[in-house]
Amino acid sequence: MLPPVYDPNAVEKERYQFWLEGNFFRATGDSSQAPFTIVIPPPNVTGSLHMGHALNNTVQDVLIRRRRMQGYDTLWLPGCDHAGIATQNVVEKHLAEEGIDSRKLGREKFLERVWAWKDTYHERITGQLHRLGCSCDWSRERFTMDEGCSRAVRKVFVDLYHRGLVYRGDYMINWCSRCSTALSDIEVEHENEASKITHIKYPLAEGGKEIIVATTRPESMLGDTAVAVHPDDQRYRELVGKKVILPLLNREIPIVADGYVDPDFGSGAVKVTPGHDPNDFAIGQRHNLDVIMVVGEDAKMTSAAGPYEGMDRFDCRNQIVEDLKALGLIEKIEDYEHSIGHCQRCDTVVEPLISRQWFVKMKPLAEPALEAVKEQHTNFVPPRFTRIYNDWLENIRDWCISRQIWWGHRIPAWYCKCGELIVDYEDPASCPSCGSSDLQQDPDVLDTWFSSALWPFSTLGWPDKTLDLEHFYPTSVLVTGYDIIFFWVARMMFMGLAFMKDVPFRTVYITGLVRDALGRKMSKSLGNGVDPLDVIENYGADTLRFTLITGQAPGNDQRFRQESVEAGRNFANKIWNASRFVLMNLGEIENEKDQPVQFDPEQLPKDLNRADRWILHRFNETIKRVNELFERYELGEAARLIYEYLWNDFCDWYLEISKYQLYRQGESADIEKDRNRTRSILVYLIDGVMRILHPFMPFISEEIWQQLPNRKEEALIVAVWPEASEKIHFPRESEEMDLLQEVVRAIRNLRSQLKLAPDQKTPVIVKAGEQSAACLNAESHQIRRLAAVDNLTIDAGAAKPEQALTAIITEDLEVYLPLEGVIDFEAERARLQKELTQVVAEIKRTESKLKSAGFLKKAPAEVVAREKSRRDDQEARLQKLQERLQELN
RNA sequence: GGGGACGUAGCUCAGGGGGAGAGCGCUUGACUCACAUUCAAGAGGUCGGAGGUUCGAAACCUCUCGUCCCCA
Repeated sequence: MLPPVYDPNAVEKERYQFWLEGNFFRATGDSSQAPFTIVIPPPNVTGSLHMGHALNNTVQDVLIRRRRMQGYDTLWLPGCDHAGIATQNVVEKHLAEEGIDSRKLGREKFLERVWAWKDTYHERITGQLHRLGCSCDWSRERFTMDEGCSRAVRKVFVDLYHRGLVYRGDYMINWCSRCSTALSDIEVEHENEASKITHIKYPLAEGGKEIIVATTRPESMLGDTAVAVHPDDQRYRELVGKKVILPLLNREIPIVADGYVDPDFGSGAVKVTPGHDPNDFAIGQRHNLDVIMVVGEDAKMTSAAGPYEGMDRFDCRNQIVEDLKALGLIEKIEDYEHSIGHCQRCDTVVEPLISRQWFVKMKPLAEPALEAVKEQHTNFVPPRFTRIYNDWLENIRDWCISRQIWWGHRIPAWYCKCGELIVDYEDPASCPSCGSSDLQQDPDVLDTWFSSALWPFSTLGWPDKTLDLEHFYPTSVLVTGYDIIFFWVARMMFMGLAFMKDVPFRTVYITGLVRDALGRKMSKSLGNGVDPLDVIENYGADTLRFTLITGQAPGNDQRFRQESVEAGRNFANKIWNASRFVLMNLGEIENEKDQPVQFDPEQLPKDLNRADRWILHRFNETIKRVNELFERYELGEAARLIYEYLWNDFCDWYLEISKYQLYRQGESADIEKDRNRTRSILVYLIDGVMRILHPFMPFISEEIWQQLPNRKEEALIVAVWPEASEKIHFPRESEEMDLLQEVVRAIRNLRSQLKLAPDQKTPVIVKAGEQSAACLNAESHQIRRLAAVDNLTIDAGAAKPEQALTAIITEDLEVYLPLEGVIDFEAERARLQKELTQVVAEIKRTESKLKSAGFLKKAPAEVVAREKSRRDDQEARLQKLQERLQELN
């Protein structure tokens, strides 16, 4: 027998093992079966999974598990990302703690350490995905730096090079001096910071006047090669073409006119530092200005900085201001807030500088990617993210892909002393130009995202023409956060289109961030992160999954709160106990023939009672809605719906109702038949709800399902997914049950007014119209049970007793609870008075609608009819309420 | 500067042109033979503000205020 409290720890690990051993996660690759594919957003091997991963992977597993049950050949392809800079950084830090300097260790030895790190964390991540219940096809697991992915990277790089879309050159890039590598534009995070803006006087070479320029980076003046003004600016018109003397270095630099300058900002003149500012670089190119680098890759001033050589860039800034002050060349210094770029991985202030790097030419690649989304070959859920994607691709700049680190895919380019550059699919033995075998491979590696961009096809075997690639590409859905639409989604799109001639996925499902209870981002520095594994240990993976899914609406952030987890835990326990009840009431099952008769909607038993039909109808409606919600990716709504059905309909009503049939004493054939039918239906309903619950809470559902009788399938994970059926569509019984529920609630309400204990049964008189009375009489045994009534009279002509509490449900439905001498008249009056106020408000609302000619004319007939009947009902109630109040006075 | 999201019950959030919803919290009662991780009953909201569209707006549009995010 099942224990009364669900213990996930006793279930989950074994169940996962059961699925693994059953090979249920493996895609067949059978081309006759419709495929459903998801490639995992590969977690970084930097560390362990956080709550965002838990959400992301739960969503994927929910989608995958449903499709698997629907009979698709489902492939959820798992794997990890080598995460170049991030991993290199953590390993370096880790080594530093051991007192080891990575640079001194040397490339080969260092990489050995990183691989060891990778193995450790890869294993940890895999273990976490197991704990979460992810049904990934582990036989197809990949890593961005495995042999196949590396081959794909190389092929793409070389192909793009031959197509002229990969090139090498000296351009302005973002440099992180801490990581000592170039970064792409999106690896720079801009933050607004309080700073100073310094207004400096640049004297004219011809003497006399001076031009004021403003800067937030005074040290950069050492690299100035011009002052720019707007061509239409009257103030400076005559100065254009003249020269100023750059203070401190006393270099003559020209005044140029350029449309980029905003004449309304500051003095209308700007200093131009082509070596350290992208906009200035552009101005420099237009005017053929010299480029002088004054800040080096080590963030120290270069020899071009003259006397300041060797100083740290920020120290130099202060020194320059001091020196200019001494010369009387500071006009003023003001407080100023502006955006400063930081390295995404280490938060160091990024230095824009000119450097020789590898780039991907973006425009020809971006255009098909834009087109594909425009043509809806790929759709975003929710659609608003389409615009974010479009905006980025429309304004895209070339992608700097070389990184000056060791951990990653080495750039397949070799340099010969003769000047030859060799880019090839195979490592060259000698120079094709001069024959020398003294070739140096480019020491740099590729941006991590270069390999991630190939993930949807490199993992399926590309560049080989594999069956998997044929069968599973394009993938069905990509599930990812909005924070990596640029980094990843867009790049997979253009790479997929460039190399597979088709989009990498049909749908992009965007999840929001999981924040802490206060709405803050979870972060290591704040220490406010919640470890998913802790939650799993304490509450179980099903509860974590349910909490994350129900807290979630596509694209929206959610807060992770303890209370929500407890609600999920309680739900799991409810599921457990509902099932426990059913299993406990099946009687002794010693062999097959003791099992309840299999309930089959296609062959309905003739003796289904009202409650049976009602719950089957409710179940059917739930299936229908859940399926609709799945199609719209409204997973949170779908999960909530199942919760409501199971708790409110099944447990609170049907299960209570079923006790009558199950526990009724007697040996008659009818009683026995009734009991058996109820058992069949209970089993059918538990079986069905476990099916629709399974994607969300796979462990508990499988565990319970395995204990059910009448199982046809091998395991719930591969059992057939339910579809709504016309055969169990019973709207009439559904309405009749509403009536019963209203009566029961009304009686309970009256009872609670008297604070009666459940075992204190009371007599009740129900006055009902003919039809309602017939229905209620047929269910009087249930009403008595559910509302603790001992003497129930239901009659169209029933008279209200002298002293009784009254509930008025509709015109022809009233409930009396007769109790001589115990009525608290004051309380009863207050209750009725309150009800009366509500009724009056409702009448007023409907009345005002029904008085409007426009409403009567233009509103749909059924809406008008509904309002009318409401008004009539409420007016009848009003009258009754007034009568009751009259009696009390 | 451009774009976007959010603002609904004390809290956290769903919902969405035609009678305001859930969970938690709160009040009252109950250890009732599945479950006290429970059951029953109840209190609580002019759906941020102002205009507009409509017969009808909490929902759609515009503006506005507040919070947050992305991009430059």
